[in-house]
Formats: sequence, structure tokens, C-alpha cells
Amino acid sequence: MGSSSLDKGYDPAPIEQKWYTFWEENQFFSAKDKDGSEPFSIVIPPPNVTGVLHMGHALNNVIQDVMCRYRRLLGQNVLWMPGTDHAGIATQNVVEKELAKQGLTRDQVGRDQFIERVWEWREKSGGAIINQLKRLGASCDWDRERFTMDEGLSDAVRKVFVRLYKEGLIYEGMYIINWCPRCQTALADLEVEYEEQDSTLYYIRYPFKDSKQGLTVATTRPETMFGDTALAVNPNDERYSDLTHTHVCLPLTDRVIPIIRDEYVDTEFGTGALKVTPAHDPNDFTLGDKHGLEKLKVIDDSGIMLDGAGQFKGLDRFECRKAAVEKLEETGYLLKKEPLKNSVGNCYRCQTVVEPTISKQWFVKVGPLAQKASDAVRSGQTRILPDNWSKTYFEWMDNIRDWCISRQIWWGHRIPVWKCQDCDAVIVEETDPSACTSCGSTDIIQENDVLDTWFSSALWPFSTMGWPENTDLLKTFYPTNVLVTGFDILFFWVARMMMMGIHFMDEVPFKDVYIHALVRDEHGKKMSKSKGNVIDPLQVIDNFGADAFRFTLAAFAAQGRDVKMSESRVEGYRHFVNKLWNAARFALMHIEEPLSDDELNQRISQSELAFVDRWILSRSAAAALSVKEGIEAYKFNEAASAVYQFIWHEFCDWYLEASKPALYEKEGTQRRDAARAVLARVLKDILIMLHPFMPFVTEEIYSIFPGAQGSIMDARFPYDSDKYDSIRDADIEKDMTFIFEMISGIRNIRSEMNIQPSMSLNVVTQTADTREARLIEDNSASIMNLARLDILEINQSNEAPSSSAAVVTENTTSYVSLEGVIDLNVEMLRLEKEIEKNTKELLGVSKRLNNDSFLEKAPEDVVEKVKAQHSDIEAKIDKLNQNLERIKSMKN
RNA sequence: GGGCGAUUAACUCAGUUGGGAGAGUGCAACCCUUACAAGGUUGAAGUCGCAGGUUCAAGCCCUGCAUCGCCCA
Repeated sequence: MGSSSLDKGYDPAPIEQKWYTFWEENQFFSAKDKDGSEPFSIVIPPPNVTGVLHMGHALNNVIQDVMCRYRRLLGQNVLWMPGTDHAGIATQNVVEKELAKQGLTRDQVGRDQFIERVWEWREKSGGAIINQLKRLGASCDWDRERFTMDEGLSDAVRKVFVRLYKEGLIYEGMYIINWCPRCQTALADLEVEYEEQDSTLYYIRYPFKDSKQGLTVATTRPETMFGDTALAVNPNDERYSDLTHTHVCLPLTDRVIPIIRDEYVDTEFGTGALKVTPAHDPNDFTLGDKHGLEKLKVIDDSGIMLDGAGQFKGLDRFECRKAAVEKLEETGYLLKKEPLKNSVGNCYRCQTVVEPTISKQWFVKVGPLAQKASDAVRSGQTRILPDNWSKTYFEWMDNIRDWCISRQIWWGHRIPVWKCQDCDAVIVEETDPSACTSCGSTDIIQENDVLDTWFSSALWPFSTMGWPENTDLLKTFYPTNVLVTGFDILFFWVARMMMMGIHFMDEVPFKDVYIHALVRDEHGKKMSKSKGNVIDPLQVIDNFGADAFRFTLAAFAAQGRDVKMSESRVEGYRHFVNKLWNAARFALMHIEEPLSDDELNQRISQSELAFVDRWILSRSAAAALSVKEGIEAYKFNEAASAVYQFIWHEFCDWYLEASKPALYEKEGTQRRDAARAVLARVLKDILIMLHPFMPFVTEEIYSIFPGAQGSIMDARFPYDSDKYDSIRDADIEKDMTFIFEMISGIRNIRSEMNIQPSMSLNVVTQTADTREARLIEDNSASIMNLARLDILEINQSNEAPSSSAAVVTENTTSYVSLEGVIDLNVEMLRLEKEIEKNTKELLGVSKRLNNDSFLEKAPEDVVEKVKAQHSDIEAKIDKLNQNLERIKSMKN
């Protein structure tokens, strides 16, 4: 196969489709349950079954895919476990909306029917995100795809619930919880999003009984006053030390409430007097408990005022606020209003303002679980990276409150609790009971509520692997190597997986947790539909190809920093894909022989290699090492930029150009064959080291490599540590740097003197340095090609050719002959500029060398280095000055 | 109120246990040189937010300030 099969420009779409199908059909993503090779496992953070792919998913999954593909190249047995969660509230909302279109409510269709409809929806349109992940190139083991409502996972949920209940870690209780009046369900503390907003602080006078005097309280929620069951002041507050009254009247009602004293009250806020509403404020709830206050609920589950609101009964809570304020104003109880910024809790699913309210709910007692989860990170069993997230994790774990796990919806795991209607017994068993276990009555009723989705997600790392059975999969892959996630679900999910994993498996669920940044728009704003700054990953893939997109994400995924995404950057990396494509096109024009890896290596070791060949082999090893280290240390941007730099600026810019004379057989067939072998070797290595980032284009090029067999996914990552040490050659790298600098110097003269690129030049070099002379000699073909020279002469004499411009590289001066075209003024300016630059540098270096304490206290190697620098720069300035003098004398 | 982070070239960002600042994009000039104009060569551009301190030496460590962002209460 030759270049004829490669188009001039790279067209990603058909190629991506072709290879993804190929990989899937040939089981390239399949993990082995049991295998001799080293295991590597990741469980995907399951996206919502209702979800569509956004930038956050894209980044998250590209990182995981890079790691999985890299580990496969090391020959490891890789499990990347995919799936979705059932997203209780979100999914129920979606299906309810569909019903509403038909004029139906869920109550009208009934629970069983409704659940059936949800499953129908799931079959039809759920899990669209799975196919979108495939567009990204995600190499998940799709045959193992799981869903949190699967039978197996549901069994796990059931078992966990029963065990925790029996251990006393799950209980039912009347507590204040966050209630969403729109979703009609309780929410966990975490599911409430706080948002700063402009509010009004109302000052309301609560008169003493039988007195015109009273206490003034400040509140942003006057509608809750009907639920007030006390006023509270701080006992240390001097303003109230003389207070003898014990009760106040609640305005707009005929109720009288007590005045209590508690140090909890903040003397700085408002008037220092606090209205206490235990049924509608979490802090007041605690205070109410402490002082034995009644908990009077005045707002119902739809946000409508109850009996306690008297004349306002039946009004919506916000309508009531308005009406009550008006009435207070009329009756003179409202003293003043002032603007205030406060934060208000919204439902994370529908943004409705959450109402704190008392309700009977199920809770997990997390204290003991959290302790172990916290210790596991402290002791290093699990590492959180970047490490600064550990602090956030501890902060939360150490101040954790019990987790409200019951939800008043239908879609989810129904709580496996039955209550006997005859004897009030509570039955919690792994199998559905048919009769009461204590009195035998068959009049038992199952709890209506379902469990929080995160309850099942918390089991994900082991429930997906077959727990509670002790499967081979679990034995091979638990604990997983790493969990990759955004920090936004550190508490929601990571913390809870830690708790459950440790409790039920006696082992942490993952060795590492890698927290990646959030993807924002190019101005650093969070992407949101309302702002209209959302970039659709699928659109990006359509426009630029998955490889370019993936590489962009990896290249910008610096630790601890947000990823700012803009399409122009993806475009830049599309150019990179194209660059690689064309480099391969060129290379494959020359690589004809279908040599196996062994034959290739043999030819290389038996050939007389040019400097530049040994150089590129050394650099290729260095690049592979950087990629390896970058990926293993979760520094994906470093890995990406190392391979980018290597391919574009070393392989393409220097190596391909320098090896052209050999490839075009200008130096004989032996040199040609050696160059071909090195070219093939390095290109192959490039494809493999780039494959984790750009799976599609690398597979495509690999497949048309002469003698290619099988997929690049079966290849092995280049240069293990033994090979690396034998191939990496620091001396060669230094030598080639000298040659490249010399070439750049000559090119600079060409450019500064405005000499047409088409015009060939003659160069005479002078050097007293035998190493440099030998290097120039050995690399003369490359130099002549890359600097476009007709003649390259190595002259031992000290005579400078006339009419020439000079460039100094280390100990060598190169004279570019400019007979007839030299502009003496330009050359003088050029040299003066160069001298000035070096003089400045010399000044800095001298300053340090003249400092006695530097010489005394700095480490010897640093001093030596600076001394060497000093003499190098001095020598260079000397040479430049000589040339400046020469030009000046020519002018006269 | 508590915590975390950011401030480096026009823009977006790197910068490994402190040794004298890099990349990509953009910009300017020249070039269709037999892989690539989605390209090549060359070049210009930075008191590393401000003020102190530690050190022979600070973008990096310490203190304070300013501006911006995020998380939690």
C-alpha cells in the first residue's frame, strides 16, 4: 500500500465510524473476568439516563479513555465499567411531562402503570448518552453496561438497606427536611442549591401582652410568622437584660407565644430578637427541640398556607408574604423594610424555592460510616488528587449530617419496609413478606417512598461487578484503580461510595480519586442554557473530529484549573491531526517494505545511522517517557503537550526535513534503507504513544502501514525502562542542538538580509573546536539541505571571507557569503543588536559572579554552571565584535 | 461568616524539591521549496497583580493588600 490510499486532507467522520464499529465488533474493549495479566479498572460515573452529553461528560470520559487505552497498550487487563443511573426525580419529571401532554397526571394512571410507562420511555429514549459517548471514542466494556434499576443492582440495594437497617444505621424519623413543593418530594441537603438574591428584611413588632410596647424582629420570610412558637433573645444581649415580659402576641393572630433565651441567637443580626419557627427553618427546629417548643406546620406540601395562617389560609406562600406585609403595614406592626442580600435554596432539579418543613422520612445515620471513609483518606488507602480536595472532603465528612434517603416519588427502588396495620410492627427483610412477622396478620402495607438515586449509585463500584455474589469480576477488579470525576459530585457520590464500599466490602472502592476541573466557556463562565454559551460536544465532533476534540480536552486539563473551551482551540488541534496525517502520508511514500517490528529493530541496530537518526530515536524515547509519566501522574496536559511538541517540532520540522536527502537516495541505498527503517520505527512509536489521545487517526494510519497486522490496540507502548536507557542519548541530543542552532542562525541571516528562499548560499565555517568541526562535517548534508546551501566549507584558517555576514554558534562562526547582496548597514545593525542582547545577559551573570556570598553559599554545580555561562557569552561577544569591526572596515 | 483557588506576552494557559521565564493562538515580514497554505522560515512582544519579608538567589517560600472566581454555612 502506498500514498495513493491517503487523501491530502484528513476527513475524520467516515474513519471514526469505521474504526469504532471495528473495535466493538472485535471485542477490543472487553475485560476478562479472570486473567493472568495485571488488572486495571475504572467504573464510569454513571450519567443520568435522561442525560445528554455535555462538555463535563466529554472531559470526564476522555480522561478515563486515555487511561484505559494507555493501560491496554501496556498489556494490562482493563475493565471500564459503563452504565447509567435511573435519576429518580429527573426521569419522573420527564415522564410526567409526557403524560401531561395527553392531559394525564401520574395519579390518574396509577403507580404500576406509571412505572411501566417509565420503563417504556427508558427503552425508547433513555440512555441516548451511551451512543454519544461512543462518538467520543470511549472504550467502555459495553457488554457489561449496567443500570441502577437493573435486577442485580436492585438486589444489591435491597440487601444494603436491610443490613443497614438491622445494624441500626437506617431509621425513620420526624425531622426537618428540604421539601420541593413542585417535585413533591423531600431532598437531601446536598440537593439544594443556594443562590444569592436581593431580598427585603422586614422589621415586625411583636407587642407584649397588655402593652403597647413590644419586641421587634427582623425577617426575610414574614409568611412563616404564623408558624412562630416563640421569640428568642440572647441572654448576653444587654438590650434585653431588663426585659421582664415573658410573652408576646403574634400579630395578625390571636396567639400568644413565649420569649425564650438562648445563646444561639446572633446579636449582630437585625434587632437581636429572633422569631422561632421550628416547623419551617432548620435552625429553629433545633432550637425548638432544645426548648420543647411546639412545631406548627403552616405551609403544606404544595406551598399553600394551612389553617394556622388564619385569614391567609389557602394562599400560596409568596402571595401570603405580600398580603401579610400589607396587612402588617396597615395595622402598624411593620416598622421598616430594608434591602438585604441573602441566599435562598432552590431545588437542584427544577429550581423551585425549597421549603424547609417537618416530615417523616428515612435517614442513614452516617456518623460511623463517615468516620471510616474519612480515615481511609487520612491513612492514604485512597488518594484524592489534586490533594487540596482532601481538605474539602474532610471538612464535609467531619461535619456530616444524617442523610435523608426517602423520596416521595414512584420511580426508584421502593423502600423495603412493611408495616403491620394490626400490631404496628415494622418488617424489613430481603424477601417480600406476606404476613406480619410478629403477629401473623396479612394486613401489612409497604412503605410508599422510594430511595434517593444516590443510594444506589453509592454501591456502583461493587454492585456493577456482581455483588452480593463473590464473582470473579469482583475478585479481579475491586478495588478499582481510580475514580475520575468533577468536584461537583465529590460529596454527592464519591463520599457516599467511600462509605458504602468500606462498609460492605471492607475495602475502599478506589485507590485514587482524580478530581478534574469544570469545563467553562472561553470567558470562564459556567456553561448554561440560559446564558446561551453552551457548546455541544457532538457539534464539535462533527465540525473538527473526535480526535481533535479529545486532544483539546486533554491538553487543557491541567490539574486544579478550569478548562476554558472554545471552538477555535479545537480547530488548532484539528490542524495537528492534519499535520500528523500528512507526515504519515509522506513517510508512507518512502516506507515500502513490510517489515515486522523485530525486523525493523534489527535493521536499525545493524545500520550505520546518521546523527539525526540517532537523535530522533533518542527524542522519541524521551517523548514516550513524558507521555507515560504524564498519564500515570494524571497530568494529561503535560503528556499531550509533550507528544504534540515532539511530533510537530521535532519529528516534522527537523527530522523529516533532515532525512530527506537520505530518503531521496542522495546518499546511497544503504543510507536510504537505514533512514526508512528509522522513519518507520519512529512513526509507529508516535502512533502508539498518541493513540490514547487520538484513537481514530492513529488506528487509520497504523492500519495502512506496510506489513501492518491487527489493530493498534494490540500494540505495545514503546520503550520500557530497559530500552529507554539504551536508546536515550543525551550527547547526541546536545550535538544536534548545536547543528540546529547553526542552521537557524544561517536562516536568520537569510531573513534579515531579505534574501529570497530560492537563492542558494555559500557558507564558510570556522571553528577551533574539533567536536564542532566533526559535527558539521558529519551533518553537512542536513545542514546544506535545511539552510539551502550550495557550498558548505569548513575552514581552519582565521581569515574571514569578504562580503559576508557572520553568525556565532557556540565556538563556531559561520560566514554567509553575500557577494553583491550584502547591505553593510543592515549587517552592522544586526550584529550590534546581537551584541547588545548578549551583553545584557553577560551583565546579569557577572553580577552574580562578583558577589562573594554567591560564590561562597551557592552550591558548587550552580557556580560552575554560571562560570561556564560567563565564559561562553564572553567568547561569543568577542567573535561578534570582531565581525562588527570587519564590517566597519569594509565600509570605509 | 468559614474554606479553596486565581492574578505570568495582545488572548488562553504551562512553569516539577527556589538557580533567572516557556507553549499554543494571534501579530509582522518573506515564501505555492517534490507530506502538509489546515503549511514553511524568520521576527517583535513580559518591572510574573501590588507592597513588604526570608535567602547568595524569589514567578515559586512567608506576611499584608487589591481584584476576580468557586464551594460550604
